Amino acid sequence: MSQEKTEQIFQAAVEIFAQHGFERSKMDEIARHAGVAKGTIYYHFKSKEELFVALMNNRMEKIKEMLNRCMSDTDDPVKQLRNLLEMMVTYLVQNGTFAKLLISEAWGSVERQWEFRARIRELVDIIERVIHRGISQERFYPSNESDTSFSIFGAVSVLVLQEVFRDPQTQSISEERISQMVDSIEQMVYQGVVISGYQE
Amino acid sequence: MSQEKTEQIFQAAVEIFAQHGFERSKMDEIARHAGVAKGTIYYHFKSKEELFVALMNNRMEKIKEMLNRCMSDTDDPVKQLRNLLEMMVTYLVQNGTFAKLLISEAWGSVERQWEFRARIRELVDIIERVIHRGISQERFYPSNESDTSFSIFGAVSVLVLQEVFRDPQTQSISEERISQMVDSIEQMVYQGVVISGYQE
Amino acid sequence: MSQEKTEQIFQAAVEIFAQHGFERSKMDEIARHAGVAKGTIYYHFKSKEELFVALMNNRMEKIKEMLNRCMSDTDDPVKQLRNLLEMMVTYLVQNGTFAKLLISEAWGSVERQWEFRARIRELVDIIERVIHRGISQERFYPSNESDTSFSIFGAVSVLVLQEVFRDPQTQSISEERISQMVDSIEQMVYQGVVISGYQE
Amino acid sequence: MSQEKTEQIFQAAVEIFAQHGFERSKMDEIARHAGVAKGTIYYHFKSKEELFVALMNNRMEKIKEMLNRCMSDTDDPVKQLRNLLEMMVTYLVQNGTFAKLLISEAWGSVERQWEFRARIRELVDIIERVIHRGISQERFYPSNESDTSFSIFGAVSVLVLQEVFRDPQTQSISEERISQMVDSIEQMVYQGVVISGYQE
DNA sequence: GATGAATGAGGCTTCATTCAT
DNA sequence: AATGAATGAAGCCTCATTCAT
Repeated sequence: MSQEKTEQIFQAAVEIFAQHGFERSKMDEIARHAGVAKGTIYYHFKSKEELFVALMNNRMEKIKEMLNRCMSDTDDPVKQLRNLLEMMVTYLVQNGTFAKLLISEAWGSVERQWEFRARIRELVDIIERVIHRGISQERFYPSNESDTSFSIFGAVSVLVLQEVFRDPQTQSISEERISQMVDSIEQMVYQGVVISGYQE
Repeated sequence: MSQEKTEQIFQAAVEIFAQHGFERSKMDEIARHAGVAKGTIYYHFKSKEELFVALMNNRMEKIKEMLNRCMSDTDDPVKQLRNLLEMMVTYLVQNGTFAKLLISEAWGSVERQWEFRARIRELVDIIERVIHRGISQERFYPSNESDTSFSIFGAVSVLVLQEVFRDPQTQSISEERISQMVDSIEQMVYQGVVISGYQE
Repeated sequence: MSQEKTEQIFQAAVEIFAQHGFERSKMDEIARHAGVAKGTIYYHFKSKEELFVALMNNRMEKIKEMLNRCMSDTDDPVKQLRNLLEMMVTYLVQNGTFAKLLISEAWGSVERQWEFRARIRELVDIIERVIHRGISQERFYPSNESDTSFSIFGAVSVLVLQEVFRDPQTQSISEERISQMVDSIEQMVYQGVVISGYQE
Repeated sequence: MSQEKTEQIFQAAVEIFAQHGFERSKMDEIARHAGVAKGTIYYHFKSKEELFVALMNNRMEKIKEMLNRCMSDTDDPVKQLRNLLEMMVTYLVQNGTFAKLLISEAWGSVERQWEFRARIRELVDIIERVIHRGISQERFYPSNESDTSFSIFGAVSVLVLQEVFRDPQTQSISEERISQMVDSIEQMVYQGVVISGYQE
């Protein structure tokens, strides 16, 4: 059935694309990895570019659903932000290969970066909505909501990627380490680093 | 004189590499941009790869010097961190082209990523040293120093890159906008986003 | 079918390589000569070098078979040597293009010469075995078998190549001329040039 | 003085050319080997081609003189042939690098081969003249003089080259081994390999 | 006379894409 | 639906040659 082959190809593609980046990834290698003939990829996707875009669309839906779902438990922005941070870290760790792809191509060649920045913007928007409500409800300090959201996104993604790709072999990051990273981020995002009394 | 040509080539190279990424950048275009013949590049650098590496080495020295210098004014970690944040934002804005290159290749193809992650680590180390002293002097909350440093680096770099490449034409970001970004970051890093009383 | 294209390419390759030598032969020209696209060669052979090596292997088998076969008629070393000389001259004349390639590259650039010398050694070995048996059976004068074999090989190959490439157009050497060359070689190899009585 | 530089360049050139063949030899390497700047070669020779031709002319004179000189001792063709064989083997061993160049280029690319074959022809002519007089004086068996001369030349050159380049390091071939090779060749050329009584 | 930085035409190789089966 | 042999445009790199000093 067609659906199967397509998913086979997607799975091979994320790995290869994430490993080498778009340009260095070869259709030959993706085909071999997927266990199909090169022609088969072209039967399902018009071009390398289109395969890539379809792949991103497919994977993006999942992460957005997941992030939105994790906020439905509660209406408290503080808790929602905490959930969000936890979920992002967890997702990025578990799908490091896709995460890396997302980030690297976003700052990659000008030809594809708009598409990716738009996608990243979608994720940041989810954060921003929480921040916005937090400020409205006077639970968060007033601030430039957009800047803050990007900063949080940056902090999370760079920290996690750094960890995920610290060692090429180690794909396994312990639950414990994940908690630790969430804590580090939370501490900074929630209370900052500077001990208040001393400020100024 | 040789030094001149080399710098000409470097300047052309940062732009082209940052615009298209390593793979899509063509030696032809770099040569044209630099106003030299293609062979001239190969007279000075053994390969595209080597040009790239030499370029990164050359540009990294400058930013490291700059960051180290901006901390020599004072011994107060709080002030040093502030200086660092200001300087990083300013530098990244002014050299967005190099900054983007650094970030994008760090998460790019495995072939070059180790080199780049090592370089990013050097920058993060500068932050980490300040954090470390801040904690030792009980000016900063105790925390995982390394994680915090990476988070700060991530927050700054993603925020700035997002701004710099928001619009391909606009290379000019106002002084005012820079201050605003520094403030956003500082606010988050110094006091966090959550109003303390409400926490938990 | 794949076998066909490969043989097409081989045939074009012997000619072009023999005409210009390895270095001056252009893949473009080989492709054009073979009536295939340049990429097709690279689909079947990893590189120019590999095409060359594969070609030599392919052609060497044929000549070795032929030489071995021509000795199976008889056990008389004198007759075997005569057959060998005849066959070598005939083969070299008919496949002058390959013969030339073999000889020229054997003394060509160090990079490939070992491979070729090893191949020539295989041919010389066939001669040497006959010489050896001839001496054992007291039909040939005792001598340094290896030296003698190389000398015979040198005499045959240089004489024939000289004839084949005397005139670039004339690819046709008459049966008669072939006999004559075989006779010249045989006379020298069998009885020497000096009239015995006069010797010293 | 100009003469010095020219000879320096010649010496570097024979080595490099003999090692890699004409095509793979780089002017850069010749210059470095000669201890002069690349431009200097072009000051003395119009092109790589011209350097090559000049080099061959220069070295050919020496060998022809030598061969002609070694026959002036005696009028006996048998002795002259013996001298010739000895001298050729000795020369080829001592100037293996030039010898190899001569042979390899003679069967090399069609572009230069005519020039080289003409040169080889000059050497063979020296042999042929001896053969001719030997036959006239009824000291040698009547035969195709030209074929016999080429065969002798082929036997000598292939045997010696094989020996010289048997091992890349060993440039030193003992006096003894030289005598042995001369003997092997002489035996074959003078009396042949087949014991007369048995012939047919 | 001598130098070596600069040049650019030319060659090898890669790889996305096509298409006949 | 699937295949994989064939294609050729495009890019990296080499290296003989030039020329200003």
